[in-house]
Amino acid sequence: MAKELHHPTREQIDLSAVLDALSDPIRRQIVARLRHTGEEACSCFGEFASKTNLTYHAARLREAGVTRTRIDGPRRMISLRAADLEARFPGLLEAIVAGTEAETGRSAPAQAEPAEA
Amino acid sequence: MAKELHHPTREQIDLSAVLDALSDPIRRQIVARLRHTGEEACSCFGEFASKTNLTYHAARLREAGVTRTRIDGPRRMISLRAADLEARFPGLLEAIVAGTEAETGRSAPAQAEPAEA
DNA sequence: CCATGGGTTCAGGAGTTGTTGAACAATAGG
DNA sequence: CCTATTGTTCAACAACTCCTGAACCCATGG
Repeated sequence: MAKELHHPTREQIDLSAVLDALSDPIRRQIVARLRHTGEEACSCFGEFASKTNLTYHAARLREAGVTRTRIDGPRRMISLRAADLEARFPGLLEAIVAGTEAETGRSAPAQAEPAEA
Repeated sequence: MAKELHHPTREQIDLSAVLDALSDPIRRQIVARLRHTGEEACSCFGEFASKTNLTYHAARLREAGVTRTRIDGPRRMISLRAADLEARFPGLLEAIVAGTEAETGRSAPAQAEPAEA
């Protein structure tokens, strides 16, 4: 398992891949949370999807260049490549995270939409 | 053909749908061009895809709330819903258009990255 | 040694996407 | 009327997406 995981370089990060990766609500939730926590293990996102599925989504984010995955013993620690994304597509990550938090309620887990007009 | 085309209201615009719509390079090129020209007919994008295909992509953009389609005689005039997008997801459209132009070279067809500061 | 917690890999399935060609519809001009 | 321009609808297709269960690997700790 000590295989090196593939990550695109900063220059290789492709806009289509990033938008595709972030068009999925589950992946966007993961990203939004990493924004606050900095780094987390895969297992911390068990609320969003099954273990198998999480591997899939994590790979999707990693291959798009959105996250970096570091191997730490038996765990995979995931973090945001915020600086790389900001350098390549300024303002993009922030706009998407803000939009995600606005839609999901930002801190409330349920949908407590205050019924906007 | 004088059917009314469906457009989501500003509040109905969904982030997943927008990102999904803009994850396609063809649709992003259309959007990037509308950014400069304001309003154009479907046929003006014939360089990007076939007629049939253009109908598909235009519908995708429209249904996501990214563009508005106005019927003008035999033509369909497409324009960006920039204000609606900006109100809903501030900075998003600008970041994506900028990234698109950086990748496509904005005027050069090939990849001649002049390494702007 | 065996078990456990943390992740992966594989095969498969239901659904979606991007694309095409053929046929059609609607508006406008001779 | 006939024709051209502009765009739609439909059926089909290969490829991909998201998700699942079963099996597996790998590091640690009794």
